[in-house]
Amino acid sequence: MSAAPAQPPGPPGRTRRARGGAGARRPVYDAQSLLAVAVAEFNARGYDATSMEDLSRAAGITKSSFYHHVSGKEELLRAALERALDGLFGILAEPAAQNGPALARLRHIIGRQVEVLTAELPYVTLLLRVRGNTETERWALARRRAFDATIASLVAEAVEDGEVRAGVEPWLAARLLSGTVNSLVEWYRPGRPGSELLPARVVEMVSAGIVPPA
Amino acid sequence: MSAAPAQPPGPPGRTRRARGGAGARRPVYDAQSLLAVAVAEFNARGYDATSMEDLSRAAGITKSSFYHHVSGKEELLRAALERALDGLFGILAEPAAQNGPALARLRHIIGRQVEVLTAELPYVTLLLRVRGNTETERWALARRRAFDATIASLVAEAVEDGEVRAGVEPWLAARLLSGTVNSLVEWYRPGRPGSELLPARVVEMVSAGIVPPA
DNA sequence: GTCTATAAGGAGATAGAC
DNA sequence: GTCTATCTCCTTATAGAC
Repeated sequence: MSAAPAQPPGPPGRTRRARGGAGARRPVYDAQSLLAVAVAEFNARGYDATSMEDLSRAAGITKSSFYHHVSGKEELLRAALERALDGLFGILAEPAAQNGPALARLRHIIGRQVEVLTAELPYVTLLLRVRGNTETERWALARRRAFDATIASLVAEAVEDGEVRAGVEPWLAARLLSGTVNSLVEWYRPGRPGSELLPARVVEMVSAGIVPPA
Repeated sequence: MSAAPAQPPGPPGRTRRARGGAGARRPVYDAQSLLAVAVAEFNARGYDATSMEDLSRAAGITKSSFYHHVSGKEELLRAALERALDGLFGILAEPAAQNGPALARLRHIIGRQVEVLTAELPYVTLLLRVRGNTETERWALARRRAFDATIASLVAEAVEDGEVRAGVEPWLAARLLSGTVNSLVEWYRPGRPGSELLPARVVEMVSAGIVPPA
């Protein structure tokens, strides 16, 4: 925990809003919209391979105009990672994630994790691809590790309590679990019918098995 | 298949070997060793964030000397991706992957996939992080998709044959399966005791469930 | 085979006119 | 708010001496 402070490096979340109205004009230049544009580009090409020129072109303005709205490339990354991490840590703060038997809490978290992953797909996708090249990225990686560690200790607790069948190695189970859920960002695309059933289906498959025994 | 040719773009695999001897001198400058150095750097920082200067420094020579041995950055990437894909497609060519009930073939492939992943860890790691920015990357992505499609059709076949319990959606199962196995590159590190048991354990967990039902 | 020097272009970021 | 022009640095890659 001490290695993963909740506050990101750099200036804290200055979520300024362009104007009072919520109406969406076509060329949108408030911080939130430009962030969405940038994150989409980052995910398409990779953060390092995406230039500020790419971002400004995607927003429909020149690079200089783009700089009028955002303070820099890494600041965009920081805001995106913060949003993803806020979503994930929000799950752990929910009552159903804090009270009751370990196994029930674990199953709740898994389902909610699928929900957050799909709801915040671009931001979580970016988070899961961060390599640790800058201080911002290392901060995000540390927070991610803290989240995973919480899951892992919950799996271990469920095993200790006898809620999980013998023979399950908590360490391996926790890693495969995180890997399975996180792999959704590789193929999930919003708008397909049946998306609302996905969390339950994922929970079922990691529980009953993806492929049955021989 | 026509979208994923087996031969990569660019000059085909010219696996030249420096000299006859297999002895490993410390500053190693044959193509294989420099490739290993480069792939390690690519994985540590990300392909796009790694410069030729980074690679040459890791090899202990100047950038110009490095260019004397390799033809360019993308050629290194191509060779690495080719190696990873050769390993994966080699599994599909094995007799146990081609004969017998679909479920048995599937379980064999999963176990072997874990073996190849761990044996060729750096190369497969790089493969799984490719974004598609160049022709080489798009070629690798297409080959990856072809591999995944083979797994998916095998899952579907197992469902049709009644070897898998009802209610399993082949499409979702196949994607979670690939995601689970591929997630090994995020945490597996060679040299830990018990690695030889990992394939069987992974097959067991994707079969019996990672976390049991409530 | 290794080096220094350099070409040619793209990167992030800023200045300042309008 | 948006633009053109520009600064500075870093990138891939090559030339050519030793």
